[in-house]
Amino acid sequence: MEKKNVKEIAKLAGVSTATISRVINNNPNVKESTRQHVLEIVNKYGFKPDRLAKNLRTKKSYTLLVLIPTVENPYFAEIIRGINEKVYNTKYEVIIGTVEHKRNSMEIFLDLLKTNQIDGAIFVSSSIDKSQLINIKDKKNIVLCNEYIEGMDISYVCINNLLASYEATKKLIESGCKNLCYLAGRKKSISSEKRKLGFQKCLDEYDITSSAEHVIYGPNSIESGYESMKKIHDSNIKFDGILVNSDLKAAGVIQYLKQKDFKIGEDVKLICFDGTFVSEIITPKITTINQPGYIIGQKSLELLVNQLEDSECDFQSIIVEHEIKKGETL
Amino acid sequence: MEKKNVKEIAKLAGVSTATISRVINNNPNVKESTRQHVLEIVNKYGFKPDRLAKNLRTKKSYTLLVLIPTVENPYFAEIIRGINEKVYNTKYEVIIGTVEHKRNSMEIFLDLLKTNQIDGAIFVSSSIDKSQLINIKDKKNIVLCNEYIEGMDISYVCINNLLASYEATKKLIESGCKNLCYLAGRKKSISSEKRKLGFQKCLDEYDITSSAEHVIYGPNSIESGYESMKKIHDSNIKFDGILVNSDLKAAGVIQYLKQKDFKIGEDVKLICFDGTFVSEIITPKITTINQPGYIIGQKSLELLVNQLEDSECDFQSIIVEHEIKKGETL
DNA sequence: CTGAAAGCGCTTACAG
DNA sequence: CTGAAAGCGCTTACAG
Repeated sequence: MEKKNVKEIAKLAGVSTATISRVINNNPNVKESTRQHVLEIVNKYGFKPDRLAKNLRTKKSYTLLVLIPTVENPYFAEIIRGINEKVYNTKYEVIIGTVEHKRNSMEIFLDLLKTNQIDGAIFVSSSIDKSQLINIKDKKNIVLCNEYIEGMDISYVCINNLLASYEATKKLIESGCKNLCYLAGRKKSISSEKRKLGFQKCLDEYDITSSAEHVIYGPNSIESGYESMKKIHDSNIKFDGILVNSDLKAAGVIQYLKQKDFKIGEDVKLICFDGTFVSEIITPKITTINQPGYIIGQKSLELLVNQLEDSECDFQSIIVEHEIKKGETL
Repeated sequence: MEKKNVKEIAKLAGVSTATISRVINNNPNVKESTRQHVLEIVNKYGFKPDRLAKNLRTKKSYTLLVLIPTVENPYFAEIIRGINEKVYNTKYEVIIGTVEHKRNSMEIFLDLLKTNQIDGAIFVSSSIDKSQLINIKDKKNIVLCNEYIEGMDISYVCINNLLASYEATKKLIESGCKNLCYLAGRKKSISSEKRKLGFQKCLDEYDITSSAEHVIYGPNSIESGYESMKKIHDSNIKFDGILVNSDLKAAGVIQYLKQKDFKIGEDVKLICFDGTFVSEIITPKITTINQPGYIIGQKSLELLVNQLEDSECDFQSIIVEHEIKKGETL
């Protein structure tokens, strides 16, 4: 059966294309009997209006972009689950983009926006370039997720990174750690920097001096965790407490420590961010700062849709609760 | 700066919209000096043609859908990496869709296709309904990945599941296992069924009888692995060798076995499919049948693009090499 | 309540 | 080599 367009359906139903369009878009100004008749034909031929034409005409795509750094990290899976769950009740559709192998995330977004392919975007843990963001007049079509830029009119959803990091560091210190390290994310990540501040604040309060070497930057991968730990160890830096920026990275750290026969949880205590299944399947189970990705995803989507639908809607920053999930590494 | 359209750019450049279009689309029939001039204006205003209008006009969207069951399983990340890598050199763009929370995968695809939003799709490990597929006249715009349907004109890329499973089972038997179980995927999954056949074929050859209870179906999740293992144990089924349909599921199996103090690798040997980082970070490291997701992704994309571009191109089935990666569970 | 007609922003035969 | 004009498939004021 060939694909039909409005014109053909209109002819088949013996009405104008305007009427078909009205019925399809639930315009109330249609006689009930006409509506029924049209619906019959529409269903009979399985007619679906061409989205391209529709979007072109209405200047809305009802498509949102979710940009994640990589699909490799299960933490993003939780966020996407939350987003998918909520988007289901809206008129919008979501497409997922990954930044790996591509040019700058901001460019992808701007291109898609310029060419009218999307109405808005959620940037998940994306290292946003502040300078690029400034050029966008209206930031109502963006929501940042896990990241934020202060002093700018832009909405975001995340945990209180500074506090979470402070609390975790405190736990390490109170359980006896004296030599602490923080395995940070990339330097550009504002969340990671906030966590560094919380870490340092706590060290200051307890009068523990940490030299610059105790913070090591790197991507949130297993390999990077392994390498960072090796680097610390090879440099003969003393350590008995480690704060790690992600589950995945912590997995690499544990790999290294086990290989070198450290007694994890005793000689070395460890706590990390995220709280995905990775922290649970590893032996020993990792004590982790759970970020409720599912909720973060849901809230991000709600926020974005509200901003797109309601021009009065103001920028919001939503802080969701984190929680320390006890494992065997602390 | 307001968004400009061809008409405005044409006026600015002092040429017709046709010429702008020709320059943008690299049509050779443009005087070099005109081209240069137009390009200058185009770049000056950062003009990008509206994709909706372009696609509507050309009846091509140059967008491909990659449908995965869930973003939770890192194995799919590898496939997506492969796809992304290859798509970069083509005119196409890829959007990722997940089936969780949604109606039937086939419907999503058909809808997007009907409404001209995509040109084709790669179904990754999707449980395709054969009956629905039959209704599609031309299956050139589909490539199956990890799954396949036999006796139908449709391309696919996967490992030799029967053989891989046979080999793994053989390894279990040759290392002394006498009571074997297979923790299968969903019943609808043809790959999983092929693996079952390989498993059974091997048991037959070694004259080991396996009753129906030794194959347990369930989704590829940690929870399902844990529950299946518990079920087997609770039923007092004897087992000393387990073949598992995925890394993630094996993680759950190991969780259960450790909890019950089995000596994994000794009392119980285990081998699973996939070969993601999950099999490496778990203690003990899992012996796994590595499926080269990255390559599978690359090949799938190449195949799909070839089929879309070249109407002469015939259906193909590509079998990629698997490899058993030794861990500590066998 | 309904239809004729314009127009969204492109591309592409067609004519020159 | 270039432009005027048609048309992709919709939706939506406008008129009745």
